[in-house]
Amino acid sequence: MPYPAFVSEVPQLPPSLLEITAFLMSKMGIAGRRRMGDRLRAHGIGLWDLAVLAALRDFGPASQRELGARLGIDPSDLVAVMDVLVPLGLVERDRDPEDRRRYRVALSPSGRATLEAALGEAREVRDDLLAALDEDERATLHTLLRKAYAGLEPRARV
Amino acid sequence: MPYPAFVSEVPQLPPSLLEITAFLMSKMGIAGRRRMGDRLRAHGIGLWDLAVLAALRDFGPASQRELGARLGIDPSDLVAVMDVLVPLGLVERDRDPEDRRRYRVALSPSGRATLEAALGEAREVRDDLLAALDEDERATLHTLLRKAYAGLEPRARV
DNA sequence: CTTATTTCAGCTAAACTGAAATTA
DNA sequence: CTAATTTCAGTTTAGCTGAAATAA
Repeated sequence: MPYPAFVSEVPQLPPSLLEITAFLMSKMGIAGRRRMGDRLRAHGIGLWDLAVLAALRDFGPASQRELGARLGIDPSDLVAVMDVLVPLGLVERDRDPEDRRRYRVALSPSGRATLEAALGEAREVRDDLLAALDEDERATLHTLLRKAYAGLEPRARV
Repeated sequence: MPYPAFVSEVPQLPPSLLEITAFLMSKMGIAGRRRMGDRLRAHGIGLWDLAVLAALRDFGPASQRELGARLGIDPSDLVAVMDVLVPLGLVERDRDPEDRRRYRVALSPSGRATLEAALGEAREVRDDLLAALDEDERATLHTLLRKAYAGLEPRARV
């Protein structure tokens, strides 16, 4: 056998890469997105849809342009999001009577229920992703991530 | 003005989402990938290319299939990686004399130098991403991420 | 006439799928 | 013959660009 045999199925990552904090965050972030995406699919929605539902609950009704600006979604991509949320009845969409160029998008009762369910899924995903950490460690990790995120150069692409 | 005016250019994310650890990791991970990708472009390589260089240094020469298995890259995508690294002279690639189906890929001296430079970029990206954290907090964050990553279900897609 | 909002058509990059060519 | 390695061709998805249609 010319080269070391593979003893495991898991990627045995190079130590050099495991020293890179950004690499670990990226790997964990991708793992989280995949798990959340898999779970949300059962509710018929995607990650952006969840973000829109959350924004509508936290900030109230908004135009598509406002939603895009708040969430960092390109306005053209919000069309696809609405094509999911409107037929499912998770949001109500009317023309803004004061400016008929805009839609006024609002959370519906079933949208609120779906949001609650999705946030519950998010807690389960966290418990899965952070299974190796105890409660204090999870809280510390979350606090540090929030602090770091809040400190990102505000004008920079995230 | 029908809806609250936008006071900032930055996405003001919904608090509901900021409570989701996986969401924060994903956002930070994407920010890190973007910054690393931008910097590596100046060296003529991409993120996967860096991972391959690191694997070759940490584990020694390997076949493309082995590299793919270690790093979680599909073997067919390793073709494109080699199309970058070989012409740049960052790796040397010969047929394995013991099994001529395989290549034997090895780090070249200039590949090692490029790897060192890229790891230096990674440290600068970390300092940028974690600007809001002090040294102790950065170390804690890194330790927690490593522990969580190491605890991920070994057979799961990450 | 200019500007804002929504929408559409298309483009690029990343990750994956399936299969062919070569060698064992 | 079957199986492993590399390679190629094509699909999908996310995110982005540019411009048209409607309204202000």
